[in-house]
Formats: sequence, C-alpha cells, structure tokens
Amino acid sequence: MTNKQIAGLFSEMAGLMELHGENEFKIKSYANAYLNIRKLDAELELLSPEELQAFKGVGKTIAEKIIEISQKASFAALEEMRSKTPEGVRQMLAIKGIGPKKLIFFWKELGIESPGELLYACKENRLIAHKGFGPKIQEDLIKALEFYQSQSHLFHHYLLETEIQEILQEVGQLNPNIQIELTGTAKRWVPILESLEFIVSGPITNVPENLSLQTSDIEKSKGLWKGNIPVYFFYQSFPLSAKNSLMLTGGSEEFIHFIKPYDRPLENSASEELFFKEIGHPFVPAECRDLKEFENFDPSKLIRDEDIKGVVHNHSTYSDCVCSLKEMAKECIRLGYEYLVISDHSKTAGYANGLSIERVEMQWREIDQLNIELAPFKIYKSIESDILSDGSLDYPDEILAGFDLVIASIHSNLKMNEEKAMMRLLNAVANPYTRILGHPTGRLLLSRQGYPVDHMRLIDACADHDVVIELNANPMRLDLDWNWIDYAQKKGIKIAINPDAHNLTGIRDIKYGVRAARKGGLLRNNCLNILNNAEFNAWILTKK
DNA sequence: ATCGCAAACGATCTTAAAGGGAACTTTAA
Repeated sequence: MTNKQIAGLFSEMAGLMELHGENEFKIKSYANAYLNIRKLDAELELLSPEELQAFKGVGKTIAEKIIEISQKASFAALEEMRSKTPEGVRQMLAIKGIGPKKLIFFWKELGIESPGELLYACKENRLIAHKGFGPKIQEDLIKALEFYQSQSHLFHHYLLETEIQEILQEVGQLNPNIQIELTGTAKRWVPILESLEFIVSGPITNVPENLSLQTSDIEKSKGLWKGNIPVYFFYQSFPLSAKNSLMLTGGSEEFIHFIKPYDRPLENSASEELFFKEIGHPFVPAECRDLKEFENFDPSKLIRDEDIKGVVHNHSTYSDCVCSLKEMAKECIRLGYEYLVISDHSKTAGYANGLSIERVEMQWREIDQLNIELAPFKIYKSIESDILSDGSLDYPDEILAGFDLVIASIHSNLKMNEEKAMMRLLNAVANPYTRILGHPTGRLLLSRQGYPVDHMRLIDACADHDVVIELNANPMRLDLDWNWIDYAQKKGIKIAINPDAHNLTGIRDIKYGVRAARKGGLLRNNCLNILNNAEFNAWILTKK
C-alpha cells in the first residue's frame, strides 16, 4: 500500500469516528495522521514502530495501526467502525458539500442511508421542512449527488496502472500459450477510465484468482478484476493486424475517419507501425488518437519526459510540504533537472500555512544561500498567490515585484458561477505580476467538478497578457484539461507542466502531466519548462 | 491520540463565505 492509501484509511477512520460521536481530539489525531502521512516519502510499510513514531502526528497507537495495515491492509478498529456504518453512509462521507454534521442528521434523524435516498429526499423537497435547511442547500445537494452518481463507476487511470501490469502478468503466466496486450482507453492514456480492455489470442482457461469472468461470446469475454474493475478481453489471432489493433484501440471520430480511406493497408498491414509506414504518414501514438486533426501531425515534435528541464510550482516546509527547500532541490538535482521553482502558498491560505510577508523574506534569504551552495543548480523565488475574491493577488505590489515569477491560483470560495469565476481569473491574468495561471478550473478528477470556466475567453486573455497556463501534473488535477491544449497552441500560448509537488515523490508527477500534454498534442516548443536554466532566466527577465 | 513543554499535564491549525434566519452553523481550501 502506498502512504497515500494508508493515510486514506486514517482519514476514513476520522470520518467514521465523527459520525459515531467519538472524542473530538482523538478524531483530530487520526485526521492529523492522515494529513502528515500522506506526504511522507519513506515507505511506511517497511519501518519499525520506533521509526514510525519519529514522524510528526504518529504516536504509539497510530504506529501500531500502520504495522497492522502492512499485514492486513486494514486495522481492526477501522473494520469495526465500517461494520456499524451502512455502506451508503460511508459513501456520502466523501461527497463535497456533505460534512459530518449534515450527514449525522440525514442518517440518525431522517433515516437516510445512501446517496440515492438522499437525492430522492431532496427531489421530493423533503429537506426544507427541517431547521437549518433551505432551498439553496437542497439544490446544491442535488448537484453534488448527481455529480457523485455520474462519476461513481469511473476510475483514475494512474490508480489502475499496477492493476494493468498485474493482469498482463497473471493472465500471461497462467496461460503461457495466450498472448495478451492492452488496448482501448487505457492504451490511449485517457485519464479517467470506465473499464480495462485487453486483446488476447484465445480464451483464458486458467483464470487468475483476482479475476471473475462473467460473460463470453466468440468475440470477447467480460469480467471483473478484484471485484469492482470491469475488464474486457477481445479475442484476436496474433500477430495482430493493424486493423484489429487500431480499431480496438480506437480514438476520436476524426481519427477513425482519417484511417478509414486506407482500407487495404489497414486490412493487410502486420502492425500499427507498418500501417502508418505504408500509407506514408508519421506514426500516431495511441495517446494522440483522440486528437481531431492529423494532416500536419508530427510525433517527433511532441513533448517528451526528457525535454523537461526545470521543475516549476513546488512547495516546501515554509507552507504545507514536508520537505525543506534543500531536500527538494537535491531531489531535483538527483533527477537531472537544472532548476526548481518554489511556489509556496500565499498568506490567505491559512489552512496550508501560507507565508506572511516576513516569512516570504526569510525564504528569499534561504534561497539566496542555497543558490550559492548548490550552483549551477538554481532555485527560483516564486509564490502560488491565491486569487482573492475580487481577483486581486495576495500581497502588495512591492512584495510581488520581489519574486522571480508569480503563479496565480484560485483556492478559496470555489462555489461560484461562471461570471464570478471569469471576473477573478481575468483580473488575475491581467495583473502585471502574474506569469503563470495555476490549475485553471480547480477541478479534482472524480471528486470536485471545479468552477465553471469559459476556456476560450480565458485562453484569449492569457494570450493578450502573455501569461503561461499551467498543466497541473497532479494526476488528480490534470488541469488545464488536455482538450484545450490545441486551442492554446493556436493562440500562441505556452503551457507549463507543473508537478505542484508537496513531497519528493510528488516531483515525479511530471510524467502524468507530460502524458496529458502529449494527449493534447503539445509540441515541445510550446512548453515553458523545456527551457534550460539560462533560457528560463531570460524568460523571467522579459517581465510584462 | 499526539505534542510540546516539561517531567505530569494541558492544548489541540485558520478563515471566509454562504445559507438560513435574523445570531449562528457548516463546510472547504
């Protein structure tokens, strides 16, 4: 289990304890353990109780629970809490807009035990009869519940990567005569998946323990992996022809339309690569097949992992990251990057320990020191400034002027209409100190929709004011969405692929950003952080 | 349940906005 998953169990524990009216300080300890553990880099499952207790927020009890988790993937106290809470109530714990107080009321007072029942109650107008509830809350709950239901059958691609590898391995090993290959949306690097799809050369006779096959016909079998992930196996004779491989992998209507006229080579080519060779068109990698235009497609110009030279938008112990400036810098050096842009949270982000002006200046002095010590590696002084409710940034101009670059992001007051959102965004983009617009929609995939954004107007404004747009590489965000990269490129805007790292491992999220960028067809030359240190420095000096 | 300051014990991250109902509660970042 990853630290994030272990932390998730403590967060769940805290939520359940709250529902059952446990001691609020005990609850806080579990919630706190979640906050601290999820960002740790050391692999917790390998550590001793003494080593575990050295971490902040981990005492004797939590350490014991971590040991228990490493053996059983859960802990007894959590299982007990789960067993006395209906599954539907546990699901509602994760829905934004439903906090513990409301949930206790729904469950204990109204007898509502699932998201579906709550949605029904809202639609029947049954909530507003109760004190503290009015039409607006009911309406917002309906939106939140409908969003939840629309997403509940979907999966994050990044969380299924190990599952994909396991399926390939286990089916392959148990059935040595069968060839198996990934296809479909997962092969195309679609960030959110409904199911996993594979091509196999024949029926799976030795079924892995984690797989249950449900239906089969001549063309395919359908099953469930680990009880909840839908899996399809399409039968094809190997070696695969281009037609079978390409058609099963799929892509946009435009892509299918594009390859259709090449019927004969499609039918006869022995592989995807040969097909493209035979029609005299550059190979279109699977992740790019959701694009809409292929006439001038040139894969050699697409962004690649190794093109990224600098790590932009990162946090440190000054705000809500567990690693110091030096630790972050050293990890960047180790990974072969030339520079690090530290953009901690600004002062309004109190929950994330946002920096007061004094602490900003303290950080600048430390960065100056480290830049002498670590040269030629460079740390740039930045800030992830909150975009306040009126669209202004979080410090007076003389402080903003002291940063090498300012990233502007919305973190607060996310519940707003498009008009308000655009007012804040456009104000921030027009601010002369804003160089990069951070995670433009504020979405968290499968969990938070984000505020409504008129992407075209926003991109146009960024073009007008020479503002770079972030593609936040955190796999929960991937925001700017890859679908908008094409328009941004046409407007001549640069995209920064930023990990938004809150620990050392977070830096490696860049790979998810590069994937999303390739999916959107981002050309290397339109990416900000392919610039080497000298070039990046020159870019900074071209202040608006 | 944990931490920090102190050696047994007290305190536990902030803040603003929004909704509902006329002072406060709830939620989320």
